[in-house]
Amino acid sequence: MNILQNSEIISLFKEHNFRATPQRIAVYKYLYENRTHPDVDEIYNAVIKENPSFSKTTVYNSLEALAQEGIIIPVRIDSERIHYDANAAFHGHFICEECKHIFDFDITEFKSEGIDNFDIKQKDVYVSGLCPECKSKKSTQII
Amino acid sequence: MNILQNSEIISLFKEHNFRATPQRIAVYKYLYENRTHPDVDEIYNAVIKENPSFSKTTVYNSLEALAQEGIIIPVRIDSERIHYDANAAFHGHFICEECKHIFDFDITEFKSEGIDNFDIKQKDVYVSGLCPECKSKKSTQII
DNA sequence: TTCATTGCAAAAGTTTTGCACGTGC
DNA sequence: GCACGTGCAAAACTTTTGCAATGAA
Repeated sequence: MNILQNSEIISLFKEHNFRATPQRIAVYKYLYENRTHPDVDEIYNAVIKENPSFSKTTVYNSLEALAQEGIIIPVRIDSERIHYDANAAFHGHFICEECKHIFDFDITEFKSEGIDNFDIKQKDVYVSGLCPECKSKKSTQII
Repeated sequence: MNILQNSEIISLFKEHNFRATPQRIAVYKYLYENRTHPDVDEIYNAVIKENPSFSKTTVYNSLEALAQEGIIIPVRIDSERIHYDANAAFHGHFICEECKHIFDFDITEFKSEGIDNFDIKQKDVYVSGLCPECKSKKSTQII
């Protein structure tokens, strides 16, 4: 993943009338550069290394504010915790129930019936099962 | 929604090799007859009326076991709590961010790219926004 | 300067755990 | 009869809240 300049982040935040604090910049930068769909704890542990006074409350605040603005999206595929994705474009998420890795995938066709009169703001597609690696591990496993 | 006989539930559980305790029957029955996607608390408050010794732990256990068997599905559209649906067939869920009601809808076309080698066990489509009623309320609202 | 944001600590919830007791099969 | 499920209470977590201090614009 590309490295992002702080100035680019500040510009992005400005477009959204979003106050550019060092904490928010650090949170967004981490998410942008780490496309592994980290959760609050992982983000907190990463950003605290550069700024030890960073509070977890601020991570919660920053993530919520960024999500509110549509700059990032929350991924609620895992019941245990919320993951975050800096790629806000519409795409699907797959979680492997074995290794817990989250994979992105494209949705090429999608049609629904019954919510035509609804005002749609967000669509999320979550798929779960086994990733190819865990699938083959399981099939060769002797129980 | 139709009324379900206990004997039918017991048969269904037997098919899944699922021990038929009165608590599990009550939980499933409530879900089957109340298609409003209730959460743990709502289910607990409902079933406790008929059996005051019913513990919330058991509601958690029953729901998890039923979901594990694929008899019901957890709906994780609301970040605050998990809702449950007795309709385990593939369909979408819409949540209104205003009134918090969850609506079912059909998905008529769905194609994805990038997870062809994955073993898919569950697909969930969550959409959020405004339902028609709240949409019209909002548009006529004077701020 | 001003007001939104931060950081801390405490509070509020929800979900999980451990274990003795009860019960479906 | 035995393994699995239940119920209670306590523990473990995660997330939220209140508020004084800070700092971005």
